Amino acid sequence: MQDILVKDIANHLGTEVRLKGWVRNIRHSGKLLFIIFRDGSAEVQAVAFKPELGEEIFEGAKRLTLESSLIITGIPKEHQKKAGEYELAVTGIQIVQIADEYPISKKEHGPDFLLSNRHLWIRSPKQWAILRIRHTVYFAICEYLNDNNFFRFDSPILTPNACEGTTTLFELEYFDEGMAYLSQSGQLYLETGIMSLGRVYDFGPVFRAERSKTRKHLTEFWMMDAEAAYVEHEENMDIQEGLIRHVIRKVLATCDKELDILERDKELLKAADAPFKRMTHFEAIEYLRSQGSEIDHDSDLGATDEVLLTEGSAVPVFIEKWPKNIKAFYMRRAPEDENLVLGSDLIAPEGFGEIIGGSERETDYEALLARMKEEKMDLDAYQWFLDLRKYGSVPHSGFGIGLERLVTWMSGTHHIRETIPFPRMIYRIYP
RNA sequence: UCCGGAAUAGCUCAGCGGUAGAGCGGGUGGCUGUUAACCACUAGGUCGGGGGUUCGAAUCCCUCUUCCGGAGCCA
Repeated sequence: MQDILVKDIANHLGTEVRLKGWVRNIRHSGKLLFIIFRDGSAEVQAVAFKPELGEEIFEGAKRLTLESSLIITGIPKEHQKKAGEYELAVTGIQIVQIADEYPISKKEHGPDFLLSNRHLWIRSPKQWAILRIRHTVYFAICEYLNDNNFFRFDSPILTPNACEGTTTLFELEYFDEGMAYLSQSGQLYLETGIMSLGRVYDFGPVFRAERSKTRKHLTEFWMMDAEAAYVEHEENMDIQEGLIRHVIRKVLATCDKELDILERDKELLKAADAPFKRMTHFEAIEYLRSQGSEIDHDSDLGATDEVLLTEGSAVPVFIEKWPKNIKAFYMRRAPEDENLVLGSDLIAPEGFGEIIGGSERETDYEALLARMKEEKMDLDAYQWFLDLRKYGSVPHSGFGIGLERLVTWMSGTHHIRETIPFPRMIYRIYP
């Protein structure tokens, strides 16, 4: 007998097969018993009829509890009540383990309880769907970059110094070398990679010790940083746009069922796959002020500003050319105004907020040095970074995507904590 | 860190000064097509901790703890 996955059940109608998985739900009414069976790939209703199955197997099956593990044999056939779906006529059941009373019931639960039971919660249909979309988004990003001549270049997670600022780092003792820090971005290391490989990206966990407490923040999240030699500001945004649109198309093409489970509005995703809007920070502030905001031209955008800027827009919006004093030291000054830098933030529609931060980088040694002095950075610690501007400096640009932010948008999830298997937040380190 | 809110059965919640409740989940029984199945019975509580007011506190007051939502910071 052939072992198959539930997702392939339509290819085996009428022939006995074997499936290995778990009980999602079980119902019985005298001589008839229904098991909602899942195996990771999909779910199917298995139907057991006592007169056909025999007393012993049937009574054994009635002992099954929620999330019990079992190996089931049966004959796939069309669902008697739902057109276009399939069910399994059970011929045999091998119980692997009878599960204890399962903590996650079929009714509603609060977030604290679910997060404390995250190791079990991930089995629930919506979490299953989100994790599969995460997988799809992750590989879609890599696929686009690989197809556009980027090479994977993993930056270190343990670092001797801050990338930007020093207030947001987790620190630890590093043997006899003093303090080391968990990386909050691989970007500076990535800039070294382009001089070797031309275009590079990293993808891994980064850490921010900020005491953030919102639905958009995690203390540990996965970031993809990309960096490309001889790419300037405009092309940098073109690459970002191409990448995001590739991800949208990939998710729509391969995660149809997952999006249905999550009740995600697919039309909104389809509409976002069109040319992105671009506006300067100056234009954004002017617009916000015209809408009644009292924000001034030297300010960063707040959460409500981001929502306002994308309201009514089907596509993401780039905000570019920022005042230099509210952006990072390494961004290149705009040629037309030395108080502006060639940075861009990409804001997702539907209120999902910033998903990418990017910029063209400063290439001039003296200009970079001056900015680092202004920021009172430890120049000795960054000599390697300054060296890049001495040995074959070229125009270059890069950007960073927060994987979970992108998954939150794609899946239409309310809170970012559901888009990573084990979220790390200010008040949450278990499980 | 700041501003709000919450804590009552395993879970989700109601009760808001006068004998501790419901639904789900658990247990027992019933049912040949169930869809968060249904029906009957049943077990299950230091009302977050401490202090106070009161004849009487889950309920009012103070305090602590924990968590949730939002802001700032950012992806």
